Amino acid sequence: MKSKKVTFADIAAYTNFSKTTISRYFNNPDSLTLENQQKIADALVALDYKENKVGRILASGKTEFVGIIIPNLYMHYYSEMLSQILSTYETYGYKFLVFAGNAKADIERKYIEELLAYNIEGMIILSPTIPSRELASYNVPVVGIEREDQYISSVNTDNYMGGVQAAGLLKKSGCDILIHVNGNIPETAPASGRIRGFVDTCKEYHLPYELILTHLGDTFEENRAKIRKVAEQIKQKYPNKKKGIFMPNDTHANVLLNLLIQKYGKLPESYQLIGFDDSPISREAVIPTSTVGQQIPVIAREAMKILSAQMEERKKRRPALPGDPVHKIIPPILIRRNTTI
Amino acid sequence: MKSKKVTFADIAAYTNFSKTTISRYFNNPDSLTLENQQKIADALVALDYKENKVGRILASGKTEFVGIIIPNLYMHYYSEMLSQILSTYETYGYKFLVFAGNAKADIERKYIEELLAYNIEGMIILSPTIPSRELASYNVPVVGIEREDQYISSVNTDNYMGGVQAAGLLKKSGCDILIHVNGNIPETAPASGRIRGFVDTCKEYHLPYELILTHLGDTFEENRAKIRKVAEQIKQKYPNKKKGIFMPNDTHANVLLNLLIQKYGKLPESYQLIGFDDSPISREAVIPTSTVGQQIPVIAREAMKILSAQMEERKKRRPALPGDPVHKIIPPILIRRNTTI
DNA sequence: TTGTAAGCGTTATCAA
DNA sequence: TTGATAACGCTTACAA
Repeated sequence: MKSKKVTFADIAAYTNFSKTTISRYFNNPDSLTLENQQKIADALVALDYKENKVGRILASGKTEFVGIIIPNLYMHYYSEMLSQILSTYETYGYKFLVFAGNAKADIERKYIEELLAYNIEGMIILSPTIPSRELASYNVPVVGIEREDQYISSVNTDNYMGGVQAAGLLKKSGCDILIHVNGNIPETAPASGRIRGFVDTCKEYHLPYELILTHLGDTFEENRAKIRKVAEQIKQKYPNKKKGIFMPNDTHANVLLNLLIQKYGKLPESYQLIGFDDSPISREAVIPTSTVGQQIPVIAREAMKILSAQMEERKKRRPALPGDPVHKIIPPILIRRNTTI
Repeated sequence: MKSKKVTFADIAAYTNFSKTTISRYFNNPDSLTLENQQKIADALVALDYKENKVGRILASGKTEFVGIIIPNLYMHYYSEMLSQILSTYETYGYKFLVFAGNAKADIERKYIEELLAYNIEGMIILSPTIPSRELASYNVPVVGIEREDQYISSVNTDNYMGGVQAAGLLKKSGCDILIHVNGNIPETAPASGRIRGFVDTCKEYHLPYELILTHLGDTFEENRAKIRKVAEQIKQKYPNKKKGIFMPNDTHANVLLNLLIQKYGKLPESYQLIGFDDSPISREAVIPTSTVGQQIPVIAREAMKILSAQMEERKKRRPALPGDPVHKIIPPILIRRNTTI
């Protein structure tokens, strides 16, 4: 059982070719006669050869590894993104070494060191923790997704347009007052664009609006407590108005929706609700919830496209200089369900 | 910028030691004098050495890679399990190569071949696709989670006890009829234990019960349509009875809950509901839903514990024979929320 | 405590 | 079309 692994040397001995020829059989078979190709093919079967990529990596320097640093997997947005990135294996053949970073910079740095030690060819970073300037300094192709991206390539949702779409839908729904609830998002985060898009749209159409920017808590229970307060506050402030509320994501939209349903047994007509992300909860909620959908499969695909282009470039004999970071913007898709007209 | 990587040879030249001594500095520093340790430490800084694990792998055969084959990441159960497995990096130091298998045996086989080509030291398999007998034949330590496990080690939830707990809670809630809805689960799948636990409990206490075993569809929309029918059927059949319904998982429990809420504006007192998994939806539902919780962190930890033991054993000079597969059973935790008394 | 030399399984470079 | 030989970066006997 503990049989030694079969190597090129064994195949070479068996077939009376050199190791070089065996290598060529795999990398450039056309340079062998058909007859000899067959001989080797037979030997592979006879000896039950299994390829060993470690030797190849060492000799060639190409690992076909891509590192991924993702903040967590309990948020659907991230797990879905990871899933879509993994699925690009079929297209590009890169293997993924995945780390879930705990938003602690030191730990994430350690992960990156480890990835680099395995000669990864590139990285995809979803975690916002480490500044793009530092990421760029590692001298490995990097693509960021929905994070600060001044010094690295990136793919982001068009958050501004998302804000515009949300406000637009609430406007159509005939709301008297538009409200956007969100956390304290740093200016550099792409997500901050939603706020600007929302505000600009309200201003453009002279719609009364209010921004409620406050930290909504780190656990579901905190979220609920906080959102309950916010809801109460809104109710007090706009008692006889039709309220259009744009929540920062579908999870939070669902919390608000459930609070209203628990209170009124249905969604009162004076409330219009829209979330963000198109995560499953928006579809599976008591009342399927309108949302601004992020095109996660497209984002993942574009990220790998950019990354693989940069990785391929580096493999050339005379690689072009890195050049400026590429920033790709993916439009969101407005999804109308039953919490808006 | 394209500076050659610093190697042990460079450090050796710089310090006038041999490569061996440099290697020892990393692997067995105590065998050097403190003074020489310091010399080398200084050289590492001076030369800005970055470790390269590929050479080490080739020389030692130890990759510290573990392969994971997971069916998908859109089901919370899987993404949470993956997350917990990844987090064991802090404990064991193994890196994870992740593939999301599409439940297609041929594709998963290809993934396994690829993993083997990188000399992974072990595998964790969550996908039910490939028979354990075949997995065992790869001669690499394998641990399965919630899948058929005759020939491999495994960690599973005590599904039988889960069924017992669910039935027990519905009994306490004073239901006249206990109903368990589920798909057509193969006998070999650990999850089938839930059905047996449920039935045995009903029989033991002479409780009227019904099993509704039918495929619930592959998409959320199919689920909803199917569950709507099932709900209608239950309503017709037991019009004046208090019905205790045990759903196969929290997603399906939530669908049923929402159908009832949409119809009645609340959960009628003649319905008691319990799900399975303790996934976020059970907590975030309009009415927080009772459920049988799987201890995912514990399962993940145990899986890595078993796997790492087997991997370590193999590294010994005279490894013990593989021995029989280990099967670890983790008890579920009954979580009472607001859909049962 | 330190060094020498032979690998580990491929690929790359010449030469034939 | 094929082969000999030297890498690739590290570990591991065996020696000193």
